[in-house]
Amino acid sequence: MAGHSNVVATLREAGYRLTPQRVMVLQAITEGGGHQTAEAIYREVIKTYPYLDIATVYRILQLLKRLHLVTEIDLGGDSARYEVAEPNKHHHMVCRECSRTFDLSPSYLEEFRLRLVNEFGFEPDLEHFAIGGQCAECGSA
Amino acid sequence: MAGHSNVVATLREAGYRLTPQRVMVLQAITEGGGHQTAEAIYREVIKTYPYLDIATVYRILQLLKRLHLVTEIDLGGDSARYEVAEPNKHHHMVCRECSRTFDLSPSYLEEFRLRLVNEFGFEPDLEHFAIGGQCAECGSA
DNA sequence: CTTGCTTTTGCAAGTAGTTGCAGGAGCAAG
DNA sequence: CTTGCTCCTGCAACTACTTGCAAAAGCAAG
Repeated sequence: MAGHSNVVATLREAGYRLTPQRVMVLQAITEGGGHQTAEAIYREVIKTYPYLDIATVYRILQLLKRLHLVTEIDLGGDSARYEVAEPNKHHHMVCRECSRTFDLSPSYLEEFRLRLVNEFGFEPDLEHFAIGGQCAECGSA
Repeated sequence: MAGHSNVVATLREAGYRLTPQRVMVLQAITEGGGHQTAEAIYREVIKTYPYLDIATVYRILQLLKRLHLVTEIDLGGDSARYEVAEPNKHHHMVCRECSRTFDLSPSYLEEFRLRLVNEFGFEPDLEHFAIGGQCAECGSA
């Protein structure tokens, strides 16, 4: 949990407060590990603080996303998932058949990103990049 | 509008019926041009057929999407948009600041796709690919 | 044309997520 | 310690979209 002081600093510098709700949501994400839904985070926190509202969870997640402290994996389909942002983060390939997710190193996208920047001046938002498709196993079946 | 017989054939071959509702939704998408929201399509159709339900519009759009007759541009943010699928279709870059969309030729993604297929056996779903980011104009400002 | 099967629709209720608003709480200045 | 400002939260209403269900409509025999 060495990252906590970092989180506090990032929040304070941006002029935000470290409220109990924010601490608890952050704790739920870190301790829960992996990719979690907003609902799961909510259910975890209300075990110790039942007055929390799900809207607050979404607002906190938006805030943490904006500060690059958590990343959102969307995929349109079902509910979005959240995880703590790692400095050397990975992206996701999500199988449309079996719903399994596979990690994708940022280097695979770097090439693509550079072309967009150089040829169009368009800086793609790759913080929370996830792509759907069909994995090897489901494709060969 | 030479594409209509094509649509009929595709539907019939897959065992679907060409109902009045489907004709009207399809007509609204083609005639409306550009990228349209489900709401806009719905509002257009109920001018001539007021009994149509918005749920039916969404179901028809899902169907047409599955048959690759229309493509969906999602971007998570606001409501999704739909357009008729072109055989030699383009993708989209959407600016997070000004919301303008820019076309992106499929060739830019082909390289990326090949790497995923070759190295992971993962076939990405690039039918309706759209990526957010910041456009040249908003970036330089 | 009737019986039977499947598709499709309209309605209504449900889900994920957002937003407007009023009240509570922290901080800063007097 | 009070006044004032801003931030943040809880509540409730709302948006975009989906889903369950029963009835309507199409098609295919008999």
